[in-house]
Amino acid sequence: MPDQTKDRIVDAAYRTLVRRGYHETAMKDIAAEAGVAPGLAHYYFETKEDLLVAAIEHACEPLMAAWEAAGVNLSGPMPEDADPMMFARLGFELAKEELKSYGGLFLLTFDMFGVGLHNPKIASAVRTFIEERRAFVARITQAVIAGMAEPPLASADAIAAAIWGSLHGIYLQKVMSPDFDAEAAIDALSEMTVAFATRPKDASREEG
Amino acid sequence: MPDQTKDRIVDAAYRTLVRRGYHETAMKDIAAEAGVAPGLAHYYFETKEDLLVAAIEHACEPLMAAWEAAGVNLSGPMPEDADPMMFARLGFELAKEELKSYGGLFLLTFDMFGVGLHNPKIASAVRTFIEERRAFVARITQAVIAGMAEPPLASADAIAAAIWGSLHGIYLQKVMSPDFDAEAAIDALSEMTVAFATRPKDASREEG
DNA sequence: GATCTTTGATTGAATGACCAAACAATTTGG
DNA sequence: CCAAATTGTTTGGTCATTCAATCAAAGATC
Repeated sequence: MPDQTKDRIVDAAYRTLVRRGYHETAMKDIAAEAGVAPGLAHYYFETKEDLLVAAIEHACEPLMAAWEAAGVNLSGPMPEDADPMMFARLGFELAKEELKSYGGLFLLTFDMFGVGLHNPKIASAVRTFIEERRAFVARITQAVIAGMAEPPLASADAIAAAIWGSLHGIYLQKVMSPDFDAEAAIDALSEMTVAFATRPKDASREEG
Repeated sequence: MPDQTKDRIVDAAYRTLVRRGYHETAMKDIAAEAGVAPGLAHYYFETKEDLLVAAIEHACEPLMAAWEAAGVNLSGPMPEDADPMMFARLGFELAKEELKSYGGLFLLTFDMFGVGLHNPKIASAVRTFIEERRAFVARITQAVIAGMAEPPLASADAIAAAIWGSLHGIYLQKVMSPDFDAEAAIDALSEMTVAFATRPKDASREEG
């Protein structure tokens, strides 16, 4: 029962935080949603910050599982034999799916980003969150670059930062304006990056 | 004196909100920073939300002026005769400058985004903020597309959403991690978009 | 097997602090 | 003299966290 209770609190925290936002939800709201006394939330989680981080980490699990199910190893290296461009295209497709299925998680994540701007504990969680995902994009980017006829001037890390940033920015626009066509924006990003990665060798243009 | 006082409050609000964040600064903090009684802030601004919006709008003015000074008309159409690619490159350069000179403004803007996730009045301000900037990028994009040998499948709006999103995402990474190399990321974005815009006509690749 | 003991889980009320907004009173300037 | 500007307090409510007290169940002791 104790483990179940902790999970019930985390689930309740996720639902309540998504619905009302971090600063607008009280600990007792979460406890009430979990059907539990206010003090018990603090028995399992020292602070509200810890509960926010736990709720996001818990909610990320099915999303991570979806990537693994699609054959993508999130933390390991790229498979040597596979076509890296295929991973890039797959990544953009999965990004579109995520937005449809995990809108609440994105909302909560952006809330966490906002809190992290002036809260050291959350800021550290945000940095880890960003770095993990950017590193993942960078691994794909690195593999793609290795196969390019005309390698880019920019480093894989810089390109990955721009690509992850674009996805984040597109997600934000979607969260703020549900009518925004995020799929079209991701398709545009995909078109640009794929065209860049497959451009023929032709040094007749300057850059830099 | 009355107008001066209002400005003093807005300036104080900007400084205090940047330093401590929206939820962590009290009206009386802003009033104290402005050297004014707590009630006076509410005399000029009905709510804290209004003060946040006013502080950001006020802080954006010099930034807008910098764009105008660089010869860019923010709300009007592109000049017919000029090279649109030049505007695109200039835009990326100015974006890099902004990040160096207006870091506090970006921080406050992101704070506003966070608040806007669950606050209708701020949400409306955020949508306006995003749409204005995305529309500006879209105008440049539209002009660039008109000169492309191989026009893109994606619409100018979708491409603009991806590009503005990328800039936003890069700014976020910089705000959260001051060691992050935002200039390299913007250069990477610039390299990708410029290469895409200047690619030769060659329909030997599929895209979908 | 019956009673005592310990431990962790859980409760709900109390604490101590904070704050946005409202307001009545005072001052200033024209 | 009046209206706008300004003050500083009050109001009415919020909330994270603490804490003393209960409870249930598992051991321990006899």
